[in-house]
Amino acid sequence: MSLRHAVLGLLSEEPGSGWDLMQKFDHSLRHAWSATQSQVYGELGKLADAGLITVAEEGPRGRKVYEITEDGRAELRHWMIDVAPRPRRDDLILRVFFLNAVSPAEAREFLGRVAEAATLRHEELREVRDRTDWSDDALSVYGALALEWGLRFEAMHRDWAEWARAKLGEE
Amino acid sequence: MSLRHAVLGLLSEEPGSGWDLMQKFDHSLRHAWSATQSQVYGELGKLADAGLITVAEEGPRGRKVYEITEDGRAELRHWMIDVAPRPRRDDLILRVFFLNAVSPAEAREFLGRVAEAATLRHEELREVRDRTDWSDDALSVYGALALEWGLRFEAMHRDWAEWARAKLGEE
DNA sequence: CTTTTCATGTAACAAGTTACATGATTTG
DNA sequence: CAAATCATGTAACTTGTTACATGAAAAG
Repeated sequence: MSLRHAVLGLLSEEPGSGWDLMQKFDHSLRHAWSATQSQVYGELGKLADAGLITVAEEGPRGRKVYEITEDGRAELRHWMIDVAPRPRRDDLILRVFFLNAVSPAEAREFLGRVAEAATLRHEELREVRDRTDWSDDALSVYGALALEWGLRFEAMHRDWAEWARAKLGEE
Repeated sequence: MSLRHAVLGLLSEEPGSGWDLMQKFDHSLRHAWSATQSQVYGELGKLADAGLITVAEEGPRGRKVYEITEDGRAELRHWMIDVAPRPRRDDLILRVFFLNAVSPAEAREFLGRVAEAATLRHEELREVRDRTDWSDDALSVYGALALEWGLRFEAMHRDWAEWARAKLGEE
């Protein structure tokens, strides 16, 4: 149940509306967790029913600003510390396993596209890093750790794909 | 719809029963895609209805050995080449984003456990590599690429977690 | 006054999890 | 003959996706 905790996590940093949260899912959280609008609004309703968040303020256009409660913070902490991470799923690496289903030339092309995509995402993240004001509040400290993870991940991805393509080329 | 393609991919290598596939999901495919028993049997039924696989042989205990059809191979190829990979979800990196929800000491402990887990998985994969007969059939070639990806991923993960813990320690 | 942005919600469906239920065959 | 392994399936539930539906407020 990670969507629930992603929402709690975002609201633990600052209160916000469903729309505000969607911006964050589409931007800062994009590489870690995706969510659809209908999922977010649905979860906000359930979270409010469960008392983990409350409506702190109502604004124009029916805007409802949600705020995390003490119970919500407790639940977030519990998830952070006690809950085992779920098994990762990666359909890209699944495709690599089954690369013998396509021709060697197509396999090399596939790996080329993987390398390209990783390079692109890497540059994207580097730009984010360069554009961001890394003052030393808590959010920036941990945000920087997450960003660095992304940078290393994409670099590793790119290097692996290039290595793999070269390896296939040898034969 | 990646489970469907994971099943097709496995059957493209060799025919097998639901039970055989479950072994593969639990062992060789474990780091790329997980599936439950009920999901696999359900998908086998749907795939057979759609004509992408057929029952090639029935054995003892109601065992049904499925085989991929030409339509199935076409569908697998299509997915390999034309379908965009889905956005990755990683609840571990999600936790990193929200690390300010726990104390600095707990955050360091969390990163320590991440490093430990990555080290363990890395050793596990190294053992797999050392135990395996890497003769040069297609399966081994691509299996080796996937394994190398896992090795690099876990190493990166471990190094990042150690770096991050050290970084927090400074302050 | 028109377009863009902000803002929420529902319905129908597909994918994934957990728990239950059953039983044949092989191995020790 | 008891235990482990092989083997399939269903039911209830949760999570995630896609598409639709609506409209207020701000910006140009």
